[in-house]
Amino acid sequence: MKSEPDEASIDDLATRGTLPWTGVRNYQARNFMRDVMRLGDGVLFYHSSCPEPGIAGLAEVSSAPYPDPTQFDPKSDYYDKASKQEAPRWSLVDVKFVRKTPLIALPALREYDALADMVVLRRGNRLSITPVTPAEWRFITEKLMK
DNA sequence: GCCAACGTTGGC
DNA sequence: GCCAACGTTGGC
Repeated sequence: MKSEPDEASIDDLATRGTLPWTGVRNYQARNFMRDVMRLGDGVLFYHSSCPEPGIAGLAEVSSAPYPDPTQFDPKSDYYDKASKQEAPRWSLVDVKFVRKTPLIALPALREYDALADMVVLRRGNRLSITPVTPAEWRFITEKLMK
């Protein structure tokens, strides 16, 4: 899951313990949270749009999906006037801090053959939430985060 | 700031 | 339904 550290960094998550993953306004990314993720699923916390993009820590899905409250808040940057209370358009999950890791910077991620097909690394990928295969998860957590 | 690679919008 | 124009993401 990508986050701009200016908005929510791994340190912010460590301080808060849990964060609602607000602000996703892309249907594919929403579908991952709403339809694919399960309570307890592992999360690679990725810092994007910053001086050193890369994986900065581990987290965990800590809620079932529920409507993103910011879509109904006219004062929010994420307000969606077309979304109705009775048919919310945007869902999210809560994400719980697990631990910080040494930063695995984007150029380093690109060097590993085992990660060659990782969705987040694909050319032109802009999705803020992408799936990680079990093999990719094992490779990153076991080999790189000892 | 640039630009590739999308996704969304809206006219038709 | 098509597609051009526009907006966004995100690395560099």
